[in-house]
Amino acid sequence: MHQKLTDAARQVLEEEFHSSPGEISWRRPQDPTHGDSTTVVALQLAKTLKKNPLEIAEKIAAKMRTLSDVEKAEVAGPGYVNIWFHPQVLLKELARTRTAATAKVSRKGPPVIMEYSQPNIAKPLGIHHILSTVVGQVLTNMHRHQGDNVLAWNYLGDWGTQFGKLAVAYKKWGGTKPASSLSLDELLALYVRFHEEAEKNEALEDEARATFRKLEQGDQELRAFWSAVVEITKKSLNVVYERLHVSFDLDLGESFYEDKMETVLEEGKKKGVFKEGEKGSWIVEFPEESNMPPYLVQKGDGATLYSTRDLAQMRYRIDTYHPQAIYIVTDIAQKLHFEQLEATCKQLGWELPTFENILFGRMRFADQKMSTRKGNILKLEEVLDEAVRRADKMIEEHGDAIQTDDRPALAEMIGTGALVYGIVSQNRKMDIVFDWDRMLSLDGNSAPYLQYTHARAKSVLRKAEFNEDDDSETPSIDTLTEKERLLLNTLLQFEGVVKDACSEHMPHILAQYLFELCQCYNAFYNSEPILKAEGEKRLLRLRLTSQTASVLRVGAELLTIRVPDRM
RNA sequence: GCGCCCGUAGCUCAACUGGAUAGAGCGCUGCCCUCCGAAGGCAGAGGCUGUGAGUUCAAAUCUCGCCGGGCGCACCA
Repeated sequence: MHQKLTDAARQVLEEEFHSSPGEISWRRPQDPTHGDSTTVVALQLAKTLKKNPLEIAEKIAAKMRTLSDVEKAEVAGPGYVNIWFHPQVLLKELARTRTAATAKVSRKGPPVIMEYSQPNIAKPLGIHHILSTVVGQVLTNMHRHQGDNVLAWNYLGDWGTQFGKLAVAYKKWGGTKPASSLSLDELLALYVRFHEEAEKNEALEDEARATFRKLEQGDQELRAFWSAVVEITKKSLNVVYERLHVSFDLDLGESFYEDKMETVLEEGKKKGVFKEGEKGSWIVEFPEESNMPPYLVQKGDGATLYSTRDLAQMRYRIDTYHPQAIYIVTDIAQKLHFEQLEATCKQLGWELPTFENILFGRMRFADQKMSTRKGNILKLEEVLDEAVRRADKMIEEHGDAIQTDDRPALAEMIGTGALVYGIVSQNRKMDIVFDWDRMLSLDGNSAPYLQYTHARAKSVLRKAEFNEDDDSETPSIDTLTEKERLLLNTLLQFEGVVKDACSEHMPHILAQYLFELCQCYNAFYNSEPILKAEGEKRLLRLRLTSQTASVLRVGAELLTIRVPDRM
């Protein structure tokens, strides 16, 4: 649609001004009365051409008026060129949105590895895990929607001294219950008790370290305990993941790299990239101008640490999957670590695929920080339950107006949706202070608004007995009302919005868009009769309604949110 | 001390990457269901975009300096 405009504009600029600009970009004006599309190219070129921007703009606009697609072209303000398309052109373009919202793309090419969630074994998911988990899943969904072959990877924290602590606590205070029958809550209680006791008895820490060493050396009894705990945790994690519509292709955790670190350490030392630091440790140093402190890759006692594992993991991922990209979704506190990791890989001479640490802000409570060790963890599952409770209460308040025949399912959909929407609708880099009412908002710019609008559109379509799969005939319309035009233009943006949200790894771009779409639709709905319209007008309005519904459904699903047909 | 992120309406957040009068939601005021779902819509009040300079035809956006908040800076991950 815009290619013709660009070509024509380019032609004018060459003929009249002997100029060939690199790129001519069209954008949607924020004020709908400024047309369907606008460009600032005249303003940008005015200086180099030493011409009045209005003169350039007028020449371009004059050319635009000669194009058959263009209904109207105006020059406005200091030199904007505003374009109105013929309704038929806009309507034909709607096919693209339809494709973007319905097409099943085939996924091919080297994989994109998306690492997210990263829970610790033996601990329930806390509310703070929702950030990495949901953002990662949304990015996975969006990349898949764009045709990428994504490998969704849950990197489990399933190894380390913390495990020795748990084993010690189980032995001392675990009672007679077999490990495999313990609940996650019981495991957490043991972990918390360990830290309480350790404050009085420092020897416990040593015992924990020694116990972990025994596990590493292959102690059978400990190994069995470890396996049992891993299983308990995974089972319990999956319950929450399912509620969030989150799933992974792989969950290879830290333990998986135990036997893969030695070769990396050897390589680094041999290449002189790893240098001896204090107390027999091994470090990587970076050039002064990089402003990065040294990176510890092996402890003084010879033990490895997370940096060692991440190096081994990088090597493994590259060798095994030959990915085109590796994305790791973590909170901002880990930024330096991943910068050092990347720089170290480069020093080692490794060829890296596209690598990005996708950062999000920190979540905290108004009064205190979250600490699993002290047990003051707010479990994600508890928050989900509370969200569902609130949703159910709201359903209750609507009384007879409720149309669903499965109230618990609806409450689940609305409650989880509300929590998730709160996360994905804001810029991921922002810190979040946890607040029940804010996190679980059910009114205004929130999940139920999307869900309601979808249900409302579906209701209209049902009453019209409209066949949504039939798009054979384009309504022959030559005028659009203001509301129709605005809704149509908004629908046309879907494809580009998903692309932007995906390439910038910003879910809130999509969430914001869906919210705006709902506003447009509801405004349209309130001022234009649909079922009572006649002939081509009715077809047009039903088509717009149908497209709105499918964009909302697909868009919400990309955000891991489900929308009902009735509510 | 050094480095990174953030600062926009009373509150929570947007602003298409430098473009037109900075927009939404919540809260506040007032309207709209004998028309398709009022979980909705319409209208109103509310801003020196933390602050001072600079670059530009054009700055919330880019540069530099301050102020406030968060985070990181070798044996946790």
